[in-house]
This record gives sequence, C-alpha cells and structure tokens, in this order.
Amino acid sequence: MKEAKSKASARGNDSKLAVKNKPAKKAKAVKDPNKPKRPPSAFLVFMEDFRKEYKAKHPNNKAVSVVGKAGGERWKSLSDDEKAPFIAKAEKRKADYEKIMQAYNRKQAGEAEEESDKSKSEVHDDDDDDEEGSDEEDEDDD
DNA sequence: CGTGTGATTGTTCAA
DNA sequence: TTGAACAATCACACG
Repeated sequence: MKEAKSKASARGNDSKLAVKNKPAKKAKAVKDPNKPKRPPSAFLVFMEDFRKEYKAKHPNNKAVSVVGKAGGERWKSLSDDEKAPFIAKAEKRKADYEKIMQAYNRKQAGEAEEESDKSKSEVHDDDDDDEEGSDEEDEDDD
C-alpha cells in the first residue's frame, strides 16, 4: 500500500538525511527502552544467502536496492519447498523472539503501570548456564 | 566518526 | 482485521 516510491531515487541529489519522521506530532518521541528486534523474515533469511551469491556475480554492484529487487524477483520464483528451509529458519527466530517478547511485555507492564519500587528481591541470580541450548535441532528431513 | 538511505518482502505488534 | 513500521544489507554522503 504505501507505494511512496517517489522521491527520485537519485540519492546523490537530495541530501535526505531526514529520518522518517513519525506521524507523531505531539506524541512523545520516546522509544522503547529495550525494543526487541524482530526476527528476519523468511525473505531476509533467504536473502542472506542470496546476497552472497549476488555479490559473487556482481562484485561491482554496490547498490543494496539492486540486490533487493533481484532478491524479490528470485524469491517469488522459488517454490514453497525451496522456501521451506528459509521459512523454517524464520520460524526458529520467532521462537526465540517469543521469549524476548516476554521480557519486553514485562517491561511494558512495569512502565505503563506505576513502577513502585518493588522491594521484592527478584534477583534470582542463579544463572542456569545450561539452559536448553536448543540450537541445533534440525529436524529437517532431507 | 556515526548514521541515515535505498529496495525487496515478510513478519510482528498494537489498537 | 487492518495498518504501519521495522527486519538485513552495503557503500556512500553529510555534519
């Protein structure tokens, strides 16, 4: 929807260092204290590999936009099965993100709510190093 | 020296 | 349900 693609792409002309001003006129420009970064979409995951390949073919190319276009076109060209491995990876990111969200939500609740000093010593510093390192759990059936 | 930008699509959150 | 913004990347320009 937002096809505001106008703005001559010639970035060498307008010094549009202007950041994307949010439509927040009077809203507080305060950003979230610990805004959790969202996991890369399957497309980005796919692009990670694609960029390498693209650079291999176009080492002279330095425009990210070109890779983006090429990547998008290629992405649509892939089949679900081909994208499957990328999507699977994206899902994994989401799993981790879910955990982060818990912390984020917690902070929001505390922020929204008057954060009275909780004398509760919730400093369980018992670090569990052995947290489930569910890192490599590839169940991809090849 | 740091950072914003461009372009792609997907994803995710908030109201 | 919809909107709206943000996720990576990379070289370059500007203050």
